[in-house]
Amino acid sequence: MKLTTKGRYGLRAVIDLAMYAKEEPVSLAEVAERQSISISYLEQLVAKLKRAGIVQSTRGAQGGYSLAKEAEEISVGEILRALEGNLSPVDCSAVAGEGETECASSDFCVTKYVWKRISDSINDTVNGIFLSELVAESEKVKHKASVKGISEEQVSGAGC
Amino acid sequence: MKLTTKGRYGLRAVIDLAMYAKEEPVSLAEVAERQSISISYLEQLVAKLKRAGIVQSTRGAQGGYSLAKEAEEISVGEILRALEGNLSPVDCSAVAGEGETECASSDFCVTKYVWKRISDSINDTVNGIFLSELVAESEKVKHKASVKGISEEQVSGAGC
DNA sequence: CACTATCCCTAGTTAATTACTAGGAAATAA
DNA sequence: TTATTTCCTAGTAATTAACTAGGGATAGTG
Repeated sequence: MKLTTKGRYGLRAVIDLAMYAKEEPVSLAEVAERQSISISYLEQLVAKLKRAGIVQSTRGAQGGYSLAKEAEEISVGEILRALEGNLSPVDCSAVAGEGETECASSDFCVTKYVWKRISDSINDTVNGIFLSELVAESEKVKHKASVKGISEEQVSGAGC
Repeated sequence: MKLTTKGRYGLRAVIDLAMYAKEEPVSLAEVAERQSISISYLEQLVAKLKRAGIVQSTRGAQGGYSLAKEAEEISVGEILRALEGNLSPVDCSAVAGEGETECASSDFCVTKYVWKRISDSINDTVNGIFLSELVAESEKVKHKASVKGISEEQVSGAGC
């Protein structure tokens, strides 16, 4: 029941864009540096986010990425599903929905109720958290740290 | 964010015991047969359940396993944590609690709030489902199937 | 008492997945 | 035209999951 680095790094990357790509797009090199993630791995994560319509890109020199919509309109659920696939604890169409293999014996399956409730609770939770909240929290933490004389670098790069 | 076969098989095994080990202990060979799980793999799962105080064993011929307490007192949360370890989406003490490596930069970590909320929602959900409910559901399904002339074998062995 | 059915324990193996790295093509601002 | 960027695919190393194998300990049964 663990998220992979895709979800963990990817969410941090989106927060980074929300914080730093407000005016102009930010290059992945910059995000990678701040978040201590390799550029080429980050490229793959961001590609998923782009396909999902969460970020947009500008090619060429001075290009980079920025959010494709307002931070208030982007839920953590969207982000994590783009990166991790569905957030269901099992691959079973009776639980996760389309695109999954249906158990042969789904009619008699009792555990599916358990998996469905877990799946729903995870999705409800992440659908109810918006990027804007994380950005606000991030600004707060950043401000507190700067008062204490802690470098912005150290704060921006923090994350599990 | 997927459960492993430990959690999936293990929960089915516990339900099986709840259904079939009411009077006398049931051997793993029997459970393995009904649930289509190899005996030796099942042994490892049941060992975890025993260590967690969920099932109890009787050694020797005519021995086997049965529940260590009433089905009403066993939550799905207990079972899954015994089999899978903590159900947190990340290994981070700020989220999952004891026994996990603390992030160096936990103070500035913003994503931990997300992981904590996911973790709590999963745990709250599974802590609120009790084995007795699954047994009741199972009995219902079994009854319905028998009316339709479907073999008990087919029903007991169902599961994602 | 021997036999057989059971739990109990550990180590090894294979397959799948994760977490990357590498390399180059296409686009675009300066 | 060149440097900087995104874009795309393939390959690889490390880790984890999902078992299999084998033997020891215990206890009821003939």
